[in-house]
Amino acid sequence: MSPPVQPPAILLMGPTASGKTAVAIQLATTLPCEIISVDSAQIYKDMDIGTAKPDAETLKRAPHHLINIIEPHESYSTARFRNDALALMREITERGNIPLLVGGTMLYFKSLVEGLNDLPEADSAVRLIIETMAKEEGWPALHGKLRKVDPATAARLDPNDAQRIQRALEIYYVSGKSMTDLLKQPKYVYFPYTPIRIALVPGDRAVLQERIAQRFDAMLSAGLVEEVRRLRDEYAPDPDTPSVRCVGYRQAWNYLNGKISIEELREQGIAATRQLAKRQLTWLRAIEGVTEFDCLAENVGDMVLEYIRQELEAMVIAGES
RNA sequence: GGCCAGGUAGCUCAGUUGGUAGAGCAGAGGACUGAAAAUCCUUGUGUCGGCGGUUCAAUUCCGUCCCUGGCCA
Repeated sequence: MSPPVQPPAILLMGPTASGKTAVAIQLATTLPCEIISVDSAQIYKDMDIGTAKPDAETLKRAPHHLINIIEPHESYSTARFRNDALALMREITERGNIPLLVGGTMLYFKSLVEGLNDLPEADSAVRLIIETMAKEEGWPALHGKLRKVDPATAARLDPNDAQRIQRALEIYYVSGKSMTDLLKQPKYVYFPYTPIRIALVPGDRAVLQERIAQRFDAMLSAGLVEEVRRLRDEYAPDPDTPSVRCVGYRQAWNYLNGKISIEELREQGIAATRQLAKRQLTWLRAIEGVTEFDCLAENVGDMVLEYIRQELEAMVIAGES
C-alpha cells in the first residue's frame, strides 16, 4: 500500500503589483479555498493604503487570514508566521477546505515549507545593546567580534550587513552557542501538505514597473501621507520599527519630517517598490518546483484556476491508486 | 535682437592646465534561517550638443551654428 497522499495546499506567489489578490479572490470564490495572507506588511492594523491591502468589501467576500493581526508598533517574525500559518492550515483542512497561501514575502513561504532551525527568538534588550555598540564602533568592528565567536558566519556575512551581524551576535549572546553550531542541528521539517506552487511573474518587466508607478500615484491620491501621519500620531512608533520601514511608509515618514519633498516621496516610493519587486523575482527564480504564469495576461486567473483543477485531479487519482 | 550661464551615462552633476572620462541616484544580476516591504554584495563605453579649424592628438583651445535657462531690450 502506498503512503496516504497529503492534503493539498496552494502557494500563490508573486512580486508586488502582480495581481495576486485578484487571482486569489477568483480562486477562493470558485474552489473550496480559504486565503492565508503571506505578507509581512499586511499583518499591520491601520496600514491599509500603502500595503495595498484588499478593501473591506473584498475581505468580506473572501476572508483573508493573517491580515490586521498586530499593531504598527509591534513586530512580527518569520517563526510566528510559520506557527500561525500551520495552525490555520490545519483548521482549514479539517473544515474540508484547501489552504490558499497568497503573498510576496518569500522568506515566509520558504520557512513554512522547509522549516526553521531551533534558534533563540529575538531579544530586544540584546539588540539594543548591539546597536549601541555599533553606533560607537561601527558594524565592521562588530563583524570582527563575530569572527571570534562564529568565524564561519562572519565569513559569509559582509562587514556592513548590520542586520545579519546583529542577529548572529544576538544568537551567541543569548544562547552561548554560535549560529553555525545551531544551524548544524537537524531541523524538524513539518509540512504535511502537498504544495501546489504557482508564481505570477511579468512577461515584460517594464509593464510591471509602469503599473507600480500608477499604483503608487493612486496610493498618494488615496491619502497615503495622511495614513502615515495618523500612524505617527496614534502609535508614535520610532522610525526604526519594522512597520515604518515598509515601502512607501518610510518615504512618507521622511516627507512628513521635512527631509524630502513630495516629488522625492513619489520618486523614492516608486523606486523602492520596483526594487522590492526585483528582489521578489530573484527569490522566485531560486525556488524549485514553481509553475509560472504571466501576470500581465488578461486571463491569468482562468489559467491558474485550470492548472489547479488539473493538479487536484491528479492528486485524487494518485490517492485512489 | 544683445549680454551672461549652461549643454558630459536614463536623471542630477563632477572632471580632463589637450593623450577619447567618473560619482550619486535610477536600472540590471545575486545573497537571504525569529525585523524580510528588512539587510547586504556585484555591476558604469557614453557620437562629452552639431559642423568646421588649430594640433601628432580636441570632450578640453578657437570659430560658427543649434538648444535650454536667466538678465537686458
